[in-house]
Amino acid sequence: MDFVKEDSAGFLANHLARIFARGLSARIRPLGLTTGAFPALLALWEKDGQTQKQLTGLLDVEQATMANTLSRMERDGLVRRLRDETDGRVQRIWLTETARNLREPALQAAMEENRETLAPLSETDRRHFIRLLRAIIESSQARRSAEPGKGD
Amino acid sequence: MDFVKEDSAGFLANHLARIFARGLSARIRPLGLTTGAFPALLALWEKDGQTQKQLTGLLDVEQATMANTLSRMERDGLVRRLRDETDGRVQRIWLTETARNLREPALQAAMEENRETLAPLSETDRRHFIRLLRAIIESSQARRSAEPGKGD
DNA sequence: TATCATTTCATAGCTAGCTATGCAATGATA
DNA sequence: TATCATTGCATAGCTAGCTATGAAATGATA
Repeated sequence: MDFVKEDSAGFLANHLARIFARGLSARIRPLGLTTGAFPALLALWEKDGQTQKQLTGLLDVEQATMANTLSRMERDGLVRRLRDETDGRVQRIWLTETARNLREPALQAAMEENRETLAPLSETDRRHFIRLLRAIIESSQARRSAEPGKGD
Repeated sequence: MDFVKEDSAGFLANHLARIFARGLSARIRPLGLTTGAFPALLALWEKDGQTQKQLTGLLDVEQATMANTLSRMERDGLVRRLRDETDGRVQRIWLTETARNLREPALQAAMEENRETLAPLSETDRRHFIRLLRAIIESSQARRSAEPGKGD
């Protein structure tokens, strides 16, 4: 069977994700941040006080993954979890002062990592690459939410 | 600061890698395989009896990651580790009969996952996407191996 | 209103990645 | 040849993803 790993999008996507993760991790470690917290922070910087359920959907991770990530973030003083007043099941997530102050340097680090890693591509290729990534992901999510039991 | 996660290659690469991993994982679970073993199997199907060090380099993972992955694979009956005859430090990794027999169905599963996930793209875009992935990765590895202490 | 289903979250236990560290085998050298 | 540096690997302990399962709050209904 003719399978060449250098031609396998899955193989390459995994590799590229690890490259990005290593790079970003090194850049935000001095800030006391880890890669897992990053997507949650992005969502909360955008809109504070979201529910855990909302974050789970936005980040496209499993509920248990989100719960564990938020536990670590709480432990590290990045967020506080407060029960919703009208529904005792839902946890609302609130940024701490610390986390709010990390926004600028953290975004700076992420942008630098993106810029440096994509540097070998022309501006046109960079745009195209990102468009393709987005197209694949959106299509995949559409299929996923059409699956039985996964639709909202 | 204008940071949109849908425009962040790092963010998207992480997401796409998770999508591929979920898909492949589901496809190869019936075979008794996990995603972590896959790259090692690819390398060993290509050339059996490679050293742990060689595999570490080929897969671009840390030495400890490789050691742990191989431990699980040995536990699951996919490989055997035998000390090199002329150098007692090196472990040579040998596929079991089981692992050799899994080649065809495993590659089939990976190709199907790639095909299905990339289905929304045109053939031209697929080729381009893979070329861009490879270009970024290769350039990043070149920079990495140029770092002090990382060069062979 | 008592019961049952649903929703939301937490927890246990796994894989797969990472850094840091230790150990044994080998190689180099005084 | 005894000592010391290097090499290859294993182990400890962390993050971050996953599935499976349980528990508590809420909602629906007999």
